[in-house]
Amino acid sequence: MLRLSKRVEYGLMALQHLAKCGNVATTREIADGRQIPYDLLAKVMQSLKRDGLIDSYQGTKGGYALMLSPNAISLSRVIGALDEEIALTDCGVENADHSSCSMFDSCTIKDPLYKIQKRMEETFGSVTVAELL
Amino acid sequence: MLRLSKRVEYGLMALQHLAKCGNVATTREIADGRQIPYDLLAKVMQSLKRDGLIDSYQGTKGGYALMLSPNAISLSRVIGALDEEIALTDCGVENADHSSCSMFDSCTIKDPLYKIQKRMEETFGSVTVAELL
DNA sequence: ATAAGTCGGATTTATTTAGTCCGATTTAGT
DNA sequence: ACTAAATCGGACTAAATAAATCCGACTTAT
Repeated sequence: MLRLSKRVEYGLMALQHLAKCGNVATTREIADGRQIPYDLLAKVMQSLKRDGLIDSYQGTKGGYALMLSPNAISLSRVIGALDEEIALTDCGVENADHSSCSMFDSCTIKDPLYKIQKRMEETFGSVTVAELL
Repeated sequence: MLRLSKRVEYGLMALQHLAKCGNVATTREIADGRQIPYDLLAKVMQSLKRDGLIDSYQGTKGGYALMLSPNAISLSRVIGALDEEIALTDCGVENADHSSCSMFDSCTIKDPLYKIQKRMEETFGSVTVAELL
């Protein structure tokens, strides 16, 4: 419960690797020695690229490099780039269609839980990949 | 991601109900009108009982009642009573056997994540069912 | 006796997450 | 031109987790 997904774990490791090595690194390079499944990491890298956290270079000698300074990449941003969200409940998801919960209007626990969620968001927003170095 | 389980949601609703009504309430009574599956809630109640958060009375006219004051029941305690834990990663679980992660010693993201987890624990420890009323 | 409860194990179903597979495209080096 | 090493991206499968259900036993007020 309350676990980070493997995608986020792998994404953080990859960003950390890129921050450390300073320039271009390949998916293979990052996956090796870390026991990260190559195909899965490849997907994660594409997501990070799509969100503009990293830049990609195709072809031989290609790979990925950071586009932002490590201290400009918050954990929240990484989670968002990987299409995940910080939400304690289904109804706590931003832009959630509340019709999915028939009890939405009468629910008496969602507000306090939402407050906790907001606190969590602050925490995840204040930690950057610079802290991972 | 980072969701509370239904068990915890239901547990909080039940505790809130007991806190509000003041005395004994049955599982059926709590489940009704809230669209909580009876059998599932029954299990949750048993767990809360086992942990000493609530007291049970068997037989006709039986049911459950709070054993502690609402402000003495933290969200952390509820989560613990339901055999779940606040942990961002597998290795962040208290008393986890770190052999389950072959990368434990070389992992370079677990420490910062553990710090965030500790902050979350504080948050969940500071909110009580009194806040749900 | 009976009905309304709690108790608790076993099992099934559904959902989510993790991981795999495959073919296409890009590009540096030979 | 060819090849090898990359990124790209869709589809699929497998594994793990969470949610829900089922059933029989025990307890007790009426």
